Amino acid sequence: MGRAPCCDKAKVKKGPWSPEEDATLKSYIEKHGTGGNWIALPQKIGLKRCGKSCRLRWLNYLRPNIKHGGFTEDEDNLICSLYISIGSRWSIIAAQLPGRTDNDIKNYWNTRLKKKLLGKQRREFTQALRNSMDSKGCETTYSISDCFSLYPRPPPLLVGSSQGNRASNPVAPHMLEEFSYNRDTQPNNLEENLGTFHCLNSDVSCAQIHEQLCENATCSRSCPQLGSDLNINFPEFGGIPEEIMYSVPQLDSFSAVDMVNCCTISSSVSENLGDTSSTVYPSALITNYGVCNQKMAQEWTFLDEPRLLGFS
DNA sequence: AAATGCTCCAACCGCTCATCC
DNA sequence: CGGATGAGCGGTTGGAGCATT
Repeated sequence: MGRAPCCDKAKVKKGPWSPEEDATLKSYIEKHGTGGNWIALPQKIGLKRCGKSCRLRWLNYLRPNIKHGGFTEDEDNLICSLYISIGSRWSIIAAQLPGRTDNDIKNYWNTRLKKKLLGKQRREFTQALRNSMDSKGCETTYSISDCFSLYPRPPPLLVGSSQGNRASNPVAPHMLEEFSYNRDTQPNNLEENLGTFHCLNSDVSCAQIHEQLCENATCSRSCPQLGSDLNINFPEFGGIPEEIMYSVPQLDSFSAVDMVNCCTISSSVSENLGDTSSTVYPSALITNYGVCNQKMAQEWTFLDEPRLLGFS
């Protein structure tokens, strides 16, 4: 049994507010305040509205000094940097932007800012890859190091636990939720979306990685035998989905490329990455994070001693 | 001009947290 | 201490208006 509803749904009005309703609510609150009780307020002033609805209307629209639309470049930058550092905690982000409501910022991010930034980074990435294709005379096949060379920044390497001290479930629940959300919103299946990436490192069982993918995702292709290479094909690079994120329990960490920040992000077992919707990258790179660490160790300066993670 | 698709945003819903009794 | 209640938060939805076919 759930909790009792805050109001009688059959008796309250829903939908857009009329100017009369706005005026009634506004004039009452300006004169008397909310009285600390939103639930009782609509009845007190004769509005056929739910208390929660009144509260939302006041906070997001009627309250003084509210700004709507017309976000400045500075505001854009601030929202982006806060989003990257703390995720979708809109109320905290809104607190840093006077006159903006959490709802406004949330809407603005979801409808414009995210697309704007993702589109920009995606274009740059695709162009860089095309340039690389041209120079190599290769049309569809790329190695992990090919792709990583396009993003020559070292990952922050926030690797936490060692092999001997692994948590039983190294994947934080929010990562799985994020993953399933992303998967479900993809119009096509994995195979259609992924590029051609060959697992170059024969020391690693790519089949194991693939098994994890199949376990956590809808995957149309049959799993390769243990010990064989993972080889996912797709015809053109423009097919990279906007948001792909995989968390692979065999790894001690999660890693992806943040297209907004233009860097690799990673997380240890206990760390909360927050929202990762800015991450875009073919899964082979993500799931082979450990491999990449090993391959690139001589070329990058790591913040910590690189370790090959999680494969056994 | 009509049909269809897309974008945007106000508002709703359900959940968690804080407070009160 | 624990249940009831309200406030606050973030995710999601519905629909108006605009763009495209």
